Amino acid sequence: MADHRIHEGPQLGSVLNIGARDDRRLTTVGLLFESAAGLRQVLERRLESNAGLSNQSFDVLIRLARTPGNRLRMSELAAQATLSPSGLTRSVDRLEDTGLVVREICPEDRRGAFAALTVEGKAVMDEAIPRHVAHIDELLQGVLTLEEEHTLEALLRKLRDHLFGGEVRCDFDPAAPDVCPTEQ
Amino acid sequence: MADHRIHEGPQLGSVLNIGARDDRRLTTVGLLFESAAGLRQVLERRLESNAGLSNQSFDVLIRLARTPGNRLRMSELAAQATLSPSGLTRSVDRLEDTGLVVREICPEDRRGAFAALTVEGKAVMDEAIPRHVAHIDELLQGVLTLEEEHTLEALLRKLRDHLFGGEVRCDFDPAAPDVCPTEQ
DNA sequence: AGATGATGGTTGCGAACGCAACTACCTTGA
DNA sequence: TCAAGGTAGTTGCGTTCGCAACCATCATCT
Repeated sequence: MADHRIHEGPQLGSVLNIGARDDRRLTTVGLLFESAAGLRQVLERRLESNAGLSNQSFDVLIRLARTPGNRLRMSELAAQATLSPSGLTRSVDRLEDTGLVVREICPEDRRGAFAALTVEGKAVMDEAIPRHVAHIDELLQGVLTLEEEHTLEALLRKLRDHLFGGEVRCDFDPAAPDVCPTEQ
Repeated sequence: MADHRIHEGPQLGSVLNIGARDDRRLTTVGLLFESAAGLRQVLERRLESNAGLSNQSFDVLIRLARTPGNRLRMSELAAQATLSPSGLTRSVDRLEDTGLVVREICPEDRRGAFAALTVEGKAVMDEAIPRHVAHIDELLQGVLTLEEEHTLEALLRKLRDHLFGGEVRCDFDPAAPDVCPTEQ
């Protein structure tokens, strides 16, 4: 059927014959993936041992913790967590099982549901977030200068906003408006 | 058992009372995750329809395609792809099933194995890489200036190198030495 | 040589995800 | 008011992943 012989050279194949500008972009994308994967890996371990939370659960929880009222529509939460609707359903299922979150029916639209932090969930996050922040702080200590960090943040924000097509996304910037734009 | 009442306010809870510097870092980490997730999502779709490859498979394949001899030790490949040993085993299993890769036993160490690109795999990548690069190019067009792109790349590289503890990692920088440091 | 520990890779298993199909509800328009 | 189409969320199913246990081979030490 297919030719399964092993490809032997040339040592520098045609793969390398692409424009330098494009290649830099490919490199940058690769670096972005690797940085995120590496960071996720490290943070995941610490989160697991500190609060028994996966990175994914923590991401959902912190978005609830940082929303006034500590509740968010399922669809909004899914978008913020970059998760499919079904993925968020299961995630909230798990969080409900552990008692950190409850579902509320939405009065104005009975199809909809809110995910809301329980008092226990709030307590867990009040404990977990400072630890997590301290861990990040420790992890990033001395890597970038303050100015470099700001630059990186600005560039990433520009990139993210472009990728998500200009739709407003809630990030955890305390300088940003307090109300997370659920609609509009 | 646990208290499952829903937490109601205060609207700006203690979660926000952390240092501004730390908070910026939390934001930056969030942006990094979101950018990577968003980028992965977009690229995945195109890769799927163009070459029938998942982002993950493509990542493995491109590292083989860009290594002289088009072969790499399993462990090295796992590290480069930020994948667990078992994860890489399955990935290579799948690629072997589709005929893009074969395993070779390592003569010097009979425990070890190489993953090697087949001629078909090489052909697929020779076709897929330029398309992928073009897609990235199209996606990133006009988002950042050339200087900003270089800055972002440099900052991400610094971050990645720090996260991986100084171990040498192969990235796709054509300005880097041609030989991907498999050992040392 | 033979035992002991380390290393490279694979397998069993459970957890998490996305897609597609589905249900329930809302909205629009005749 | 009723039908038709859209939207919010959930469920079935297949895929992928990491962890821990495992096997085979190498390296070291006696």
